[in-house]
Amino acid sequence: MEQERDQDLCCAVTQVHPDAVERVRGLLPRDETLYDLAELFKIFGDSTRVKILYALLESELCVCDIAKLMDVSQSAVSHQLRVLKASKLVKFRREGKTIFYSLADDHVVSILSQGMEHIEEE
Amino acid sequence: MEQERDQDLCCAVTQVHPDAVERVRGLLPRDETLYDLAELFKIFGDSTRVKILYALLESELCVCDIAKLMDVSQSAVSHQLRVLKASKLVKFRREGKTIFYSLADDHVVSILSQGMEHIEEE
DNA sequence: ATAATATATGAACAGTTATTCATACGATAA
DNA sequence: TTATCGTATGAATAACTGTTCATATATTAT
Repeated sequence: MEQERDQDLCCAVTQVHPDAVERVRGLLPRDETLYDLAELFKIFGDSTRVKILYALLESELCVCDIAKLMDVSQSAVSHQLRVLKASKLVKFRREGKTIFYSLADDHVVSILSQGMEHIEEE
Repeated sequence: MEQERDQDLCCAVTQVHPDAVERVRGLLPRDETLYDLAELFKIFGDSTRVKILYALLESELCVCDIAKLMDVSQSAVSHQLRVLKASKLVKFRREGKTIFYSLADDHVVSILSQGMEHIEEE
């Protein structure tokens, strides 16, 4: 007799650990939450943005400063600041024609620190 | 007279804040470090991987368990576990044909927690 | 040996994303 | 007003990434 295809016959039913699976299923955050969490980390997953965040960690800076500092075009910086703004990771204030950006809150610092600890070890 | 193009004339030299830029430049981590950090966060920036990590946070699980739990193909899970393994975020042990995965260290938990705090606020 | 099962992996395709370029917007100064 | 400067943004392109499919590997059982 043919094995039934299509469905997830990744392994025989007998071998799996349904108790553990069920228990964990009940403990997992909602899919939407996990999706949002991934979206947040995606922001940190770009070296340009990480560098911007590290720079702002030291000092409030205008778009132009950031571009000079990083040797990246003003446009690229602006685009990335837009992303960071949308995720509420940075805030800004206007002073004439200049706009100064700074970190929005301490979670940014914590997240960066934890990540740094991981890559620095070993 | 023509303005010189090509270079980053994102803003006139007089308007920028060279003191702040220079100070921050000296304080920034090395480019390579920032790149590695972004690479790490990139791993967390995918909902499938985040979900796997959250599942492993509760219990050691085999590939098949994870696939069933998440309703994702075994192949997709395997591919992602490969990524997580490469970044030393998960470890594994073999038991016959089955391979059990678990979290590699506590940084994973810290990073996830900090991210979760950020999205839960407001 | 062969078969069956759990996992891994290469190739291909679709979807996403970061940069560049050109241009627009907004504020200040003349 | 017009000009200038700092910033923002839409479109286009190139590079990257996650899934699927097919298949390979590794372990155990017969």
